[in-house]
Amino acid sequence: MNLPAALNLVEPLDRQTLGERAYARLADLLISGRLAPGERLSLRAAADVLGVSIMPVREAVSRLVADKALEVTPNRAVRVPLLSAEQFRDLTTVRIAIEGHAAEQAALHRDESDLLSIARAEEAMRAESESATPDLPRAVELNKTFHFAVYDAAHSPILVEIIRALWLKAGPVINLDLRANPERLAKGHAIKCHAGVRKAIAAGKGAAAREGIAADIRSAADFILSRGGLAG
Amino acid sequence: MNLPAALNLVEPLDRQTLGERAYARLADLLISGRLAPGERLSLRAAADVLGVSIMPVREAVSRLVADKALEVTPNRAVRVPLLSAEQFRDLTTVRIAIEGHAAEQAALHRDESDLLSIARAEEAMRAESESATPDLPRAVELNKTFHFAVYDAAHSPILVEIIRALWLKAGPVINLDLRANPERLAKGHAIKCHAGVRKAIAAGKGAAAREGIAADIRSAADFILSRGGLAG
DNA sequence: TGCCGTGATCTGTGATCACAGTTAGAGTTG
DNA sequence: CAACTCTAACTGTGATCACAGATCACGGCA
Repeated sequence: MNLPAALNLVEPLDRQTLGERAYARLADLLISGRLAPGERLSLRAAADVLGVSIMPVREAVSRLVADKALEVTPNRAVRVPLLSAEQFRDLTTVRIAIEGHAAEQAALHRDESDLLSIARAEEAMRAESESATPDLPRAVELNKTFHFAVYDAAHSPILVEIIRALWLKAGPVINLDLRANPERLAKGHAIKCHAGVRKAIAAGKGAAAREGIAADIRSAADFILSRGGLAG
Repeated sequence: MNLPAALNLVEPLDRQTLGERAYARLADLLISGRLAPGERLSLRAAADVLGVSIMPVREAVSRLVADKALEVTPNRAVRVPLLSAEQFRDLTTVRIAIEGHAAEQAALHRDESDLLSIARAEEAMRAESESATPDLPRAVELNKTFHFAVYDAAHSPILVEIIRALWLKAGPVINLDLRANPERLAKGHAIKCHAGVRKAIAAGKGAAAREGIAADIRSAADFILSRGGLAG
């Protein structure tokens, strides 16, 4: 194998399949709440929008169905699941346990670069939400960035993957609601939680980090539940 | 809607798609370790064996790939992932945290029928593993039954689903190894752990239940790691 | 003898077609 | 005017075909 030296620099170009790209697009729609619970999704319509045949969409949807981020009803219709209050409570409980655990691990295993990205993410989100004209979709995105900066600091790819799947389920409920009630952002509860989490992780205080994340999740969930818009 | 009364009894027959059945079959192969890490799986070959076209297999495989229970290599080959020692340690750590948590919740929320199925599952596995001629595949199955009897008692469908996904990843490593080393079963460490877990759950001692499950998982994982057969 | 090009055969991916079941709406009937 | 019926369009599922890329064995060249 004596190659021209220049070839040692080329990285293998990422051959992302259309199915993967379709998955990424749909997952983003769900996680950011642009697909509402109960909303139906036609394979062919989605394929038209994405400019591909239905095959890549089928693959993407079957993945999301496996994650229970979408469901196909007995009548053969794909839609975003409608969570009952009980299911939403279960989801919230599990999120508090697992994301709280991840935050605790982050406090124990973070390195300097983790602290940096967490601090940057927190700062970016605070700036956006304290802005005179907050951009809601951007705030949602920044919130996600902050949370995953924390979870990434646990250095457990499997844990992060599990949490991503949880967000896929919670996204439609949480973020759809946030869009309908932007005033909640201004109250700044999330901002305070985030600041607390950042400090706890920087100080290596696992229990405090866990509590901070738990409070953040719980407060958003309580707000949703209090509005009572969930399916029976 | 005036139906003959008899029709009120018929349950909607489960219109299980071929894709779902293919998924169930493949998932079972993985969880019980009959598919070895690194082993390749051809869509067309699998379709032939299952007696269907490749379409249902494609759906099943794309789900399993989404769960990271299978992977498709850059060379377009589907195979069971080869875990590095580090990845396996990560998986084990996460399993201890999450399955331990589930056991703790089970101790707090179990009802009488949960205790019954846990006791039955424990008894069945002990009988099998203390038998003069233990049936290994059956022991693997009974071990799974016991663990999920415990996790079901937490009454959190989402948690159970997450754990099922973890077993999909761990199954090939753990159970393949168990098949190669049946003498480990005879040592009865798992049996002792299970008895402890059952008692802890019956007594409502969450911490003890967590520790019991953790010990069970850790001991199996340590054994695997000590044999050093994992990929670099 | 050792190496490299070459082609047959395999891989997963994507498109297209066929089908049964559902849904929505127009048309008809009471 | 309401309720029912029927049809036309649409649903996901499955099969089949087409294709680019990878693998591997065979054969020719050095």
